[in-house]
Amino acid sequence: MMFEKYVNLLKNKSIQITPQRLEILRYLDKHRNHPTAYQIYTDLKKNNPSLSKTTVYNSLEILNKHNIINSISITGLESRYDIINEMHHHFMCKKCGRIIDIEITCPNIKKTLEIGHKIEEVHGYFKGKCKECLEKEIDKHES
Amino acid sequence: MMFEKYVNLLKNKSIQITPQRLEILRYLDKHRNHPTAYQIYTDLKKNNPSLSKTTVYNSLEILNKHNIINSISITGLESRYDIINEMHHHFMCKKCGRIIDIEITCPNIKKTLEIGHKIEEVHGYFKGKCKECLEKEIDKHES
DNA sequence: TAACTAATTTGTAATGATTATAATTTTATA
DNA sequence: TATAAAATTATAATCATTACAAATTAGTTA
Repeated sequence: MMFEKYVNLLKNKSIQITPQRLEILRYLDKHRNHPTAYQIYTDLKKNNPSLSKTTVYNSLEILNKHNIINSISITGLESRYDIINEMHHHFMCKKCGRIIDIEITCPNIKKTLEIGHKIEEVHGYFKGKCKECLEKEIDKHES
Repeated sequence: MMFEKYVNLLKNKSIQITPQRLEILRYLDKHRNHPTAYQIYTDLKKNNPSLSKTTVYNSLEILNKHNIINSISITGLESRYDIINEMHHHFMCKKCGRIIDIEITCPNIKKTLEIGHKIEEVHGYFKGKCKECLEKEIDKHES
């Protein structure tokens, strides 16, 4: 029951169902904060001490290849992961490091198709200072 | 004369002028194929054997911080670099690995400003199969 | 159900990009 | 020219990711 949703996701793409893959999917569904592979690994290891880092990487790769999850490059350091829902963009705060979903779609897709390249993924990200960090700065100046 | 353009770029931002920084800028101006730090390093080392990898990284960082160059995250593996001209997006071919400039601007900037985060950088990238790789595939099927 | 094959998981080691550090050199300034 | 600050260099360390081989698990067939 608990994993039915994720079982179906895998079945639809005829990917073999394993407990590890289901756990990773459930994790990404619950944690929408764009975790790194390492974060997923350490958190899931708590309930499954024999979990291997390699498994996490392998699973993320196969899930990404089948468009069940999204691998996003923003930081330049590591990849972040996202369970796929509607298309959206990301905002990374240079101050606190948070990555925030931005609920807009890209209106450029049509244009880019005309160039002749086949578009399979659309990624957009912004960098700057997030609302919260901006407000903290104002507070400091006022005090 | 040769480096005047780059000297001015640095002067305008009051960044200290060094031969290494000028060479890196000239390299990025000439090579618009989004090279990695390592590519820049090995190519420039040919004419300057004492060049250090750390210098390349340090220079790229300071140039990026002052918005003279752009650091782009697409591959998840490494950062790529771009001398800044007009705003554009990127396309990465999953087959041949090339990163191609896409000459469109992002019409989302206005929208995102309304959310309250301060946008300092706008990045967009697409992934898929490039025109050339697509054509090669067709050729194969026809033969 | 048992036996067999293929796929997955695991643990460890290797790789590759980037960063830290300290000594040396260069540049800017008095 | 002497001095201080900044940049460069070389090396070592770190961190994310990948390669590899052995052990385990899942799927299939008799």
